[in-house]
Amino acid sequence: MNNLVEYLRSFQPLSDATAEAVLKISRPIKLEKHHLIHRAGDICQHIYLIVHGIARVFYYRDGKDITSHFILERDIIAAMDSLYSRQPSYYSIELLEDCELISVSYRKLEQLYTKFHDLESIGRRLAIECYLEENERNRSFQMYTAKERYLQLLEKHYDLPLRVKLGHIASYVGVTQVQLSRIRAEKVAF
Amino acid sequence: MNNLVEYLRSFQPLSDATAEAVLKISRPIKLEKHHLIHRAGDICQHIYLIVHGIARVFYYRDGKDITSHFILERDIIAAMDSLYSRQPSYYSIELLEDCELISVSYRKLEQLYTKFHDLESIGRRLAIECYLEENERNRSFQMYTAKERYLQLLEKHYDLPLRVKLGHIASYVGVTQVQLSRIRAEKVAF
DNA sequence: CGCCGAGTTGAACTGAATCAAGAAACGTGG
DNA sequence: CCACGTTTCTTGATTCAGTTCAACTCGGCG
Repeated sequence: MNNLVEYLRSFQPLSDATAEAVLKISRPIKLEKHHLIHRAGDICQHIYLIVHGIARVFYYRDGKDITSHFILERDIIAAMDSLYSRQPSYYSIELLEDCELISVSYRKLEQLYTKFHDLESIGRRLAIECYLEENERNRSFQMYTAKERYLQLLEKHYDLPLRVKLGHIASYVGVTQVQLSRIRAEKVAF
Repeated sequence: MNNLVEYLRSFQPLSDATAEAVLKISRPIKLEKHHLIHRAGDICQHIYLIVHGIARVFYYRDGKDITSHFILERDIIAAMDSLYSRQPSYYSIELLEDCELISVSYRKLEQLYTKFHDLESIGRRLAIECYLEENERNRSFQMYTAKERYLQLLEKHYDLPLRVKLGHIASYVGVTQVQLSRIRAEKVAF
């Protein structure tokens, strides 16, 4: 999974002509830890596939930095709210490790959508995935406690606490860093 | 806005051939207050456009009934989580008034997606709208207090408290009915 | 060797949930 | 059309989970 075409094909088949057109608008880039690939207030213009590394989406509330998503390798990042609404984003995106990315202009991608039906079909699938993910996050806040969210996060990405700061995870699961520290103290490992 | 084609055309143009095909799979129906048009655990098979009336999406947590969405006339309802994931839904949908609806089989709609590129493009747009709505709901829980969410809900639908029970609104904004009653006591009207 | 950021731990505080009781609105049948 | 019972809404008192503030530990690094 080191190029965007492979990623897209994991959803649905893609004709060679479409694949070639997508490849033509893909740009591999390397950026280092702490780089902000998107700033709140800007309109998102690019989608990135993470080939290697990790990033987080975050925003500020009352001066406090709240993480809303972690994105790991083999997944795509963008300020989706802005990408889809064409309005300034509420979120910023920060790389938490040195990263290898593949960058695509969303404007160019949309042009390909109108040209290639098979690509637009995948585009629909991508939007659906975004919805489902956002819905799951909503549900996890509605139906589970912070502790349960933390444990579920560990199940998915057991190594996350080793790669990112506790404070980022705490705001992601919806408590203070102090409280998450207490939650961790309750259980044996991690 | 009394048919689905008009609704879809509010997003993007639709060729007459596509419109006709959509019309052919639309069924107008009338159902009365308290009818459950979808039950949690079932896989969602239909999308409904509300021509007249109001509905809510809800689920149970610890035996308590929590409303996650209100849907008013001129908007579409479905158990989106299940519709898109093809898994059993976490939500039920209840009509809160006698309703006129237009019903469409999602299976048939998907068949039309592959046949008509212009429809699939709108389908992508619909999924994006679902994402944006879900994202906004997430943000409102993250960034605002229950009181603020209540006031924002009033701004959008000033007559909602006259049409639905306080308890439903309370669970929607994320507090108990008792607490929402106190919130309302703080302000002048409604 | 001492500083600094990250994490842990303790104590006090606070906002919302819960429990409980009363008031108002609603509708159903006589 | 009224009377009664049920449901909905309000209000008060208590309780509790999580925040805040603050002190302390630990480990890496200049």
